[in-house]
Amino acid sequence: MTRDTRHAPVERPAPLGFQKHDHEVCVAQVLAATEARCAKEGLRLTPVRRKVLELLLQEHRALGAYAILDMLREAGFGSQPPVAYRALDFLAEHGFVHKIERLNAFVACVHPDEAHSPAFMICRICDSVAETHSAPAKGALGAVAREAGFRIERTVVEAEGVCPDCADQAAS
Amino acid sequence: MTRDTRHAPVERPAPLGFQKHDHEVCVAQVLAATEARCAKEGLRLTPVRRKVLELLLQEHRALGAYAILDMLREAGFGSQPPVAYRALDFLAEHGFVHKIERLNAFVACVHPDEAHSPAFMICRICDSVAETHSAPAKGALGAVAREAGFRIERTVVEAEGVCPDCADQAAS
DNA sequence: ATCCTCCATGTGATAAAGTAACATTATAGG
DNA sequence: CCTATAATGTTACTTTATCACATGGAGGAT
Repeated sequence: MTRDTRHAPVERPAPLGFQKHDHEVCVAQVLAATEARCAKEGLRLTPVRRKVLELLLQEHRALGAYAILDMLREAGFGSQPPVAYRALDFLAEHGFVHKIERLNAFVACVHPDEAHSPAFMICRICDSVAETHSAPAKGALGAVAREAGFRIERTVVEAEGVCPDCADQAAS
Repeated sequence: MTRDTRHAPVERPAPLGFQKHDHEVCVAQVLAATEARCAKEGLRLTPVRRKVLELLLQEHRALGAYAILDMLREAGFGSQPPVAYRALDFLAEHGFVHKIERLNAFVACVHPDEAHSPAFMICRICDSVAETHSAPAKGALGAVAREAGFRIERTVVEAEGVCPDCADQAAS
């Protein structure tokens, strides 16, 4: 059993923005944007890498590496951990997916174009994840860091709580 | 081999605030404050729990659960993972230690009195960790969350970068 | 004091997450 | 076409974390 089935209290956890949207279009758009950026920067979006990104986009939630690995196996790819981790490393390195440290899991990035430091809202009930934007290095944290002589290169910002859907369910 | 020896480029990684200080006093003070709070709230700071906190305070850096476990064994406590994890769970639940998600490791809290949402600066060279304060839920992230209907209960804020000491070494 | 209950600890086993090392295959560039 | 490089496949293993169940110890009720 993998993390994604841990609570399973909702039939299909609300997607990335806790909002309804045309998912097919959404997936296609992000894939296209990703391909465009790879072409532009000479990155190789190989079959495994593309498949992993597709899976994450289609699921639209955080998946553990081993959940992804299972899906890769079904799709006929290699089924040993490094296959998944290498694809994830590549995708994460270039900002196409993000790792959710709190969950040891990965989500597809919803705007692979712009450089950004992401922040996440993670529902502790259904594990759904919404990505938003943050710039903690520019605020109080940045000031503290500068004063201490610490050079910030990257930030992890993850808010844990209860998503609207699960709050509604609890209320009813 | 445990995480704490991974790079070991510095003899003794700079302590929690990247600053020199009288460590004996510091440890004693935090321990006293912790005991006071436990007494007040009826929490049981049992031998293992106290030992784990002491170890983390003395080391003054992030330690993995298994590094702690090794030290517990040497101190004559049980040596199976649950021993360490249970003590850490207790301490973390009450804010006496914090988990550094990025490192899968734990640090003692430097101000166990006040309720607070901590933020960390993590040196990617020497793995030293400095705790500071953050309130991301009050800023832009809080606004986004409110708008989305997401209730934030807890936040993880971890800045990764290079600490002053390692920056100096690289420069020289 | 005795019993009871609850919580904490000890222990064995196992699951989940991640990495190292090396052989093999594909790809782009000369 | 050949070669250098990058990507994949696979074996084996390490590190991190949890489950399940037995044992022990502190405190309250009688």
